[in-house]
Amino acid sequence: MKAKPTLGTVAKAAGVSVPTVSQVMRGTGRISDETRAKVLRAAKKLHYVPDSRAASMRSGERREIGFVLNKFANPFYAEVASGAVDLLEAEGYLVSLLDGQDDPARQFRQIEVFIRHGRGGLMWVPAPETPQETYALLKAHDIPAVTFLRPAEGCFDYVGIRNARATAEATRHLADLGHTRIAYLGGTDTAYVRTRRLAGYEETLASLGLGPPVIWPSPDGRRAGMKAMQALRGAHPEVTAVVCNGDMVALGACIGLMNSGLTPGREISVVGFDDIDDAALAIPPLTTMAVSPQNLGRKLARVLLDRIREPDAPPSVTEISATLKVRATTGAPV
Amino acid sequence: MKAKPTLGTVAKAAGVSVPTVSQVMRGTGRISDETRAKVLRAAKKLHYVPDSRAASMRSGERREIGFVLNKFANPFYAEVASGAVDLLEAEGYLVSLLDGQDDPARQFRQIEVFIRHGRGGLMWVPAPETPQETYALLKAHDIPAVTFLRPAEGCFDYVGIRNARATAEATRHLADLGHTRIAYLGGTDTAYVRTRRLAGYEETLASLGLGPPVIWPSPDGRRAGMKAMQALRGAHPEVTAVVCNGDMVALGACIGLMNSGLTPGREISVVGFDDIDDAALAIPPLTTMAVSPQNLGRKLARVLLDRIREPDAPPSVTEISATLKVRATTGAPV
DNA sequence: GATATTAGATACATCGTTATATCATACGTC
DNA sequence: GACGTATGATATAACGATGTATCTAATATC
Repeated sequence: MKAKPTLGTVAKAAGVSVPTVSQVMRGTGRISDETRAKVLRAAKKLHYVPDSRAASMRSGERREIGFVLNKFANPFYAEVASGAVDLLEAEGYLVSLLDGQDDPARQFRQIEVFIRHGRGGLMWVPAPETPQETYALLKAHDIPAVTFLRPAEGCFDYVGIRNARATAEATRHLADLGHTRIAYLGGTDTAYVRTRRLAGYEETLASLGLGPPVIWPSPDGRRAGMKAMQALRGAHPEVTAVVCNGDMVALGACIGLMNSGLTPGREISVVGFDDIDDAALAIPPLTTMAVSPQNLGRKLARVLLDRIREPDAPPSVTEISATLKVRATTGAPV
Repeated sequence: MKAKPTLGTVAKAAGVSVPTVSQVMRGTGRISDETRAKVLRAAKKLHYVPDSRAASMRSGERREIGFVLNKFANPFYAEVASGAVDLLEAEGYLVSLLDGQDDPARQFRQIEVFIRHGRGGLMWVPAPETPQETYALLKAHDIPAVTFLRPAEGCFDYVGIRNARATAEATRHLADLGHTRIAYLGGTDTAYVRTRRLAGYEETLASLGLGPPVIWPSPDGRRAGMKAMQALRGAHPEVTAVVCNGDMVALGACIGLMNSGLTPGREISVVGFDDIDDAALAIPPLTTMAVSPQNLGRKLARVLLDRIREPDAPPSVTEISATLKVRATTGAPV
C-alpha cells in the first residue's frame, strides 16, 4: 500500500518477473492467458500506472505535445485548442497548453522547458518579434513544430487564415451596401495577422476608388473595443462603416455605439472577424467573417502528425478561408 | 550525423568524468575553476541540454503541475488558470492545462496520463459522480492534489467559494428591493456547486417567509440561459426576480428578456454569479456576486505549494467569499 | 615525521522501463 | 532416443542523470 507501484512491485505481487509484467502491459511477446490475468489483477489492485519518463528514455518514443497560445481568455483560442486536443488525444498523445501571452522571452523559456522535458512536438503562435534564437533552438533539437496564425519565414509548417482575402470580402460587402467611408478598427501595429488583414482592407479600398483608409488601432478585448470605437467616432465623424480586427473588438465597438444611443447596422455598420460563439448571440447579432476554430484546430493537429511521421518533408503552408456571415450589424447607410 | 549531447559525450569532450559534468551543470560539489571552465566550454559547443526525464527519475524531484478544468471556453476558468499559472511559474514549475470537460471517465484517463508522465502535482475540478477509483489512484501515487470548487469528502485539500452564503445574500438583496416571487435559474442537478447555491437560496426564502421556491435547471452558457429564461417565464409568469447559477446563464437570461421586449432590472430582476469580465460590459450591466478569479487562482496555487512542502499535513479547506456588485439588472418590482 | 584534514575528482549503484538474448520445458517428427 | 521447434518465461544490459561512498593528492597539525 505504501510503496509506489512500479513494474517491480507488480511483478512481486503477481509472482512473476519484471519483463513479464512489462510485456503484459504493452501486449507484446508471448504470454499465457493465465499469467496475463494474474498480472492484470495485481496491477489493478496496486493502481499501477507505467512511468512514461522511464519508458520514453529507454524506447526513445515521445508522446507529449505542447501548444503555446496567446491568451487563454480569448474564446477563439479555446475552441482551436479543443479541436486540436481531441484529435491528438485520440492518437495517444498528451497535449499540454501553455499561455505564451504573446511575449517572446516567455515563449523562449517555455520552449526550452519543453525540450528539457522531452516533448515530442509543438504547436505555437509565435509572438511578434520572436528572435531567431527561438527558431534555432527548435531546429537544433529536431522538434517537429507547426506555427499557427503567424508564419515563420518558411522554416516551419504553417497553418493560418486567408486574412487578406477575408477582409477584402468584408470591405466589399460594406461597399456593396453603399458605404464610402469605411474604417479599420483594432489590432496593434506589430501583429502579423493585422498587417495581412489591413492589406486586404486597403487594397479593396484602393481598387474601388474609396479612401483614404482610416485606421484605428486597439488592443484586444471588448472593453478596449468600446473605447476605441468612441475615440474613432470623435476623430472621424464621417465614417459610416467599420471592419474590425476581431469579434471581441467588434462586440465592444457595438457596445460603444449603443452607449452613445446608436444602433449598429443603422447609423454605423460593423463587421467582426472569427465568429466566436457570442457573435451570433449578441444584441444585435454580429455580422462577421467566420472561420471554424474547431476545424482550424483539427487541421493544425493533422499537420503536426504528418510532420512527426515525415520529419524530412519540406515545410507546408495551409490556409483556411473565412466566409462572410451577414447578420444584423451591417446595413445600408442612412 | 552527430551524437545526441548527453553528460557522457560532454564528459568525453572535456576529458573528465560524468559525475563531474553533472556537478558543474548544477553548481553543486567542489569543482576547481579550471575544470568548470573546461566543462562549460564543451557543453556549449555540443549544445547540451539536460534531460529532465532522467533527472527527475533519479532525484525524485517533480517540477510539473497539471490543472484539469471543466471548460476552456468559460472565461471564469481562464482567469483562474492565469492566476494560478503566474504564481507557480514564478516558483519554477511548469503548468500544463487539460480540458476535463466535466466527464469523470475523461478525467480519470487524464489523471492517469499525468501520473504516467511523472507530474508532481494536480489541481482539478472533479467531475460530478467522480468514482472512488480516481481518488484512490491519486492516493496510491502520493500525488499532491487540490480540488477546486468541489470538495472531495475530506480526503484532499479544497479551495472553493462560499456558495450558500453568496446566494443567500443575492436572494436577500432581491427581497429587500420588494420582490416576493424569486426563482433560481441554471445549473444541472448533480453539480455540487449548484446544490450549495440552491441551499442558500432556499434557506433565505424560508427564513423570510417567501416561497415556494421556483427552480429551473439549465446547462451552462449564454444560449442555454436565453432559452431557459423564456421557458421559465412561460411556466411561472408570477416570477419577478431570478437568482442565476452563473454569469453566462444570467447574461443569456437577459438576452432572452430583451428578445421578448422586456428590460432586465425593470420587469424582471436578474442576479448573476462570478463577475466575469463581460458582466460589467453587458447592456444593461449585470448585477452579480463577484469572486475574483485571479485571486482564487493564486490561492489555489498557494495551497498546492503548501501541500507539496508538507505532504502529511491534514487536508485543508479554503473558502473565498463572494461580494454583491449591484449594477443595472436589479431594481424594485413594477 | 606520522597523522589529520581538505580539496578535487571518480566509482558505483540506482531510478523504472524496454530491447535483446537466453533458458527451460513440452511437443512433434523421423 | 536424438533432434528440431514452438511456447512461455527470465536474465541482463542498457537509457541519462544523480546521490553516496570512495579515492588520491596536497596541505595542515602536533
